[in-house]
Amino acid sequence: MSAASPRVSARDRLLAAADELFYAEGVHTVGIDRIIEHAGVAKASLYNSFGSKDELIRAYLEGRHARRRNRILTGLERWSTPKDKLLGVFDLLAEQTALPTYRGCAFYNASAESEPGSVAEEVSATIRAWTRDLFARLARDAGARDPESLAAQLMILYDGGLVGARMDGDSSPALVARSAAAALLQAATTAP
Amino acid sequence: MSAASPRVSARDRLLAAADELFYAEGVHTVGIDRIIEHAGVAKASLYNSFGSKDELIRAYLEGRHARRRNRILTGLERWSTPKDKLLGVFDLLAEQTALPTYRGCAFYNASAESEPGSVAEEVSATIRAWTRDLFARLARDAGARDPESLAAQLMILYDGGLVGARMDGDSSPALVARSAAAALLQAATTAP
DNA sequence: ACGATACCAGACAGGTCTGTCTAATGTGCG
DNA sequence: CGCACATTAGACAGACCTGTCTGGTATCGT
Repeated sequence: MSAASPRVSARDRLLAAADELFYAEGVHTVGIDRIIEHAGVAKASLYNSFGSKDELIRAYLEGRHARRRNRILTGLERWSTPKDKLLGVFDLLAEQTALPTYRGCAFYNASAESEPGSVAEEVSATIRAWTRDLFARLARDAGARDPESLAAQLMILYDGGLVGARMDGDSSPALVARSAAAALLQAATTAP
Repeated sequence: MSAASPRVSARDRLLAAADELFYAEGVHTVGIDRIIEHAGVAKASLYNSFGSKDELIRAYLEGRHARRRNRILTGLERWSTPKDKLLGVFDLLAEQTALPTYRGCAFYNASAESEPGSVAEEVSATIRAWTRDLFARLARDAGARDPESLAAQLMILYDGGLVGARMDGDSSPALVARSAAAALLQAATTAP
């Protein structure tokens, strides 16, 4: 086994630095030089590992994607009933947006900075489809009359919470979104 | 009267070009040269009129702010009852997001591209405060039990509609937001 | 007609960006 | 040992960026 050469590979250090800087300051604003300096790595290592800045951005976004997915899936184990799980997504959102490092949705931010057809929009479409499916499944389990329709509404609330927390510099939008989700779930499960 | 010299002033042509290019491609991505070329104007005219790119960005965002405000205020005259006016905001949102040129919220996009404390965040805070007040007023007129609380929820829906339409490349999120707003309004006006 | 003012065209400086390339320096493995 | 390979530091090219400056042109009010 080769375990502890430079303690952690240049690739991983680059990814960690990119994650921190890209998220905090934007994928366009942060240059290659800032990243390799922050990672303590040579420029050639970056191009050996990723090939281009664009591919580093893709790796950064895919890492964010995997972590959000994982955070939600494991976080939801806290709750047992379908209704609590559904609202739990918004509790987890509130936890995220309350972090002092929170700067909005990494995928939307990167999309706003990039041209149409960029890797940012590509990865964004993936995570949005996953989130939509998650909400649809939770809505169905919670007994919604029209799960797809409720999922679409929850998607709006989730996006609104993500964005509002960034723009207002405050995590309360996530809790407002939770209260709205509770009201909509109530309306979608009682008799019309 | 001085009416038709170069038909329209260099300043106005610059503003029109900036509005189009900044919105379509981002304030950071689009350079000065692109703008003056698109406006058919000399570089010196830009710096005479605005002083810096940052001030041009401010003028661009303030123009967007004024137009959105105006579009909503005049658009709401279409409806007469408070409830219809409140939901009308989302109808107008659906009209906007259905435009082929729609590329998301100009203020959020510009904020995502800029550093903290930039003019983008400054102007964004202004329009968000105005929107929140608008919703609070409409919620009060519509007889909501707690207008401020409903306004906060509507704000989430509005943000979610703006963002969702951009990310999905489709205007249906605005209509979903409208349906959610109707449900929340219903819940906020009937007896608890 | 004439001066002021607005405007145009474009060179230029000084900086930053991505990406390539040259060498030298470890570091593991047969 | 000796070979292969990952890594490092940094110069360099070529493009693009903002902002300044010069000089020439047109259009206005008077």
